[in-house]
Amino acid sequence: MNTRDEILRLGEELMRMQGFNAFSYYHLADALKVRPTAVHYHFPTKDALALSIVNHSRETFHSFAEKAALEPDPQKRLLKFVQIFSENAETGKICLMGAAGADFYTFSEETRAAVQRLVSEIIAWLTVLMRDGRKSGDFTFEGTPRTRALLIATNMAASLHMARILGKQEFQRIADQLIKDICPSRQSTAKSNSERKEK
Amino acid sequence: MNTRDEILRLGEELMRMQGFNAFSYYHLADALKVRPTAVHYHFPTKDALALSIVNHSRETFHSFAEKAALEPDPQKRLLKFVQIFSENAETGKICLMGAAGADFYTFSEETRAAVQRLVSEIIAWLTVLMRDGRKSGDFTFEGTPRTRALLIATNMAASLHMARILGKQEFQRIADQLIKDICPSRQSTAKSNSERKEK
DNA sequence: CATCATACTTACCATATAGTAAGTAGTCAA
DNA sequence: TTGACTACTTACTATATGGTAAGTATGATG
Repeated sequence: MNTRDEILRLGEELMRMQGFNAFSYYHLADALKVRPTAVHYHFPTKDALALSIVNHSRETFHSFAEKAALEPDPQKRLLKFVQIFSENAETGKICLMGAAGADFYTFSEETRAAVQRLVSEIIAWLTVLMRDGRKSGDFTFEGTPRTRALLIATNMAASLHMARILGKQEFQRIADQLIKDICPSRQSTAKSNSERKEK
Repeated sequence: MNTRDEILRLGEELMRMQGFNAFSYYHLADALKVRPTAVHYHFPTKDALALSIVNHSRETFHSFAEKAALEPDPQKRLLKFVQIFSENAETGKICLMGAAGADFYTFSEETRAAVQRLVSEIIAWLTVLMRDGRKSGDFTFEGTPRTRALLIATNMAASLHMARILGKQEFQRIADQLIKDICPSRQSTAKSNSERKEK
């Protein structure tokens, strides 16, 4: 892996672990055993780095969407989406929506626009999933597919904050109930039985 | 208002607008027309300031809970809770759960514990509301009251990110549908008719 | 072999930042 | 009126930070 890719990878990790304004060029350089100016060579300004991180995240999501499109079952497609967040809950990372949303007003207009594009793409993908799932009878919900997509996205994004603050187990509680709410056939998911411990 | 209170007020605002690591003692001091050391006088370290901001937020929530307890109608109590977030969506502020959740790993153990207490208190309050509302027949939902509380809290927290990124109107969409989902009697809320514009 | 681009490096800089030490003006109580 | 306390101030420091300018090693290309 080349330095540029490593900077992007570590930059995204730090952004989602500590926040974009909590790390510096020195932190990146030190961890990657290069001089801070090597980071400037690839990303002249810090905002240019933010923009690249966001756009890299968009590409990652596009790859996910492409792979997920091979899965015809809407319920399984939703589970794949939830699985991404589940992995982040384990590591303590929040998603880029949550991280970039918090740092939003410290970004340039260009970077904000990229964040907007990323989130729009995620909501659009979920909206199609909700529409498909309702049509096929896999999902049952009130309101428009897009509104349901917004509800699921907000549940997922903030559940990572909850996992950090209250403990990892809270993620599965949220994810399980969210899936049950829109999947009438499911009384429980394979992954978890945490709700049986609840009163 | 004295300097200490002003620092707390502005500190919380900056924390929720830009993130805790995006402002400095100088920023606070400059805005309040004092020297940065005056801020150090009241809050020796930046983490001490973070701790005070979080605990001040807890007190604010306790005041809200006290006032809300006078309202016997669970639906109206929920609307009062949602109203707090609605006001923040207007100004572009995110809630302290969202802000402190993003900056969580840059805080001391003591400050993290305070954040945990704040979020626990909010979830506990919502849990009681869900339990009461279900008992009285005002709310209908699947799963435990606490899990439903987590779902509502995550919807509200991240809807403020969505309001920033995609536009203020997204908040009302989320809030309206969330209320409809658990209030079987309501087909629409008094405050909004945004869903009529949806397809 | 020359030369050109890539991916760095050293050297440097202005400013920002968190934090400390010591001094001072005003209030208040014995 | 003296002394203590509060709420600041000035003066200062070490380090961090984002960013620039100029030089260099390496490898590919004509």
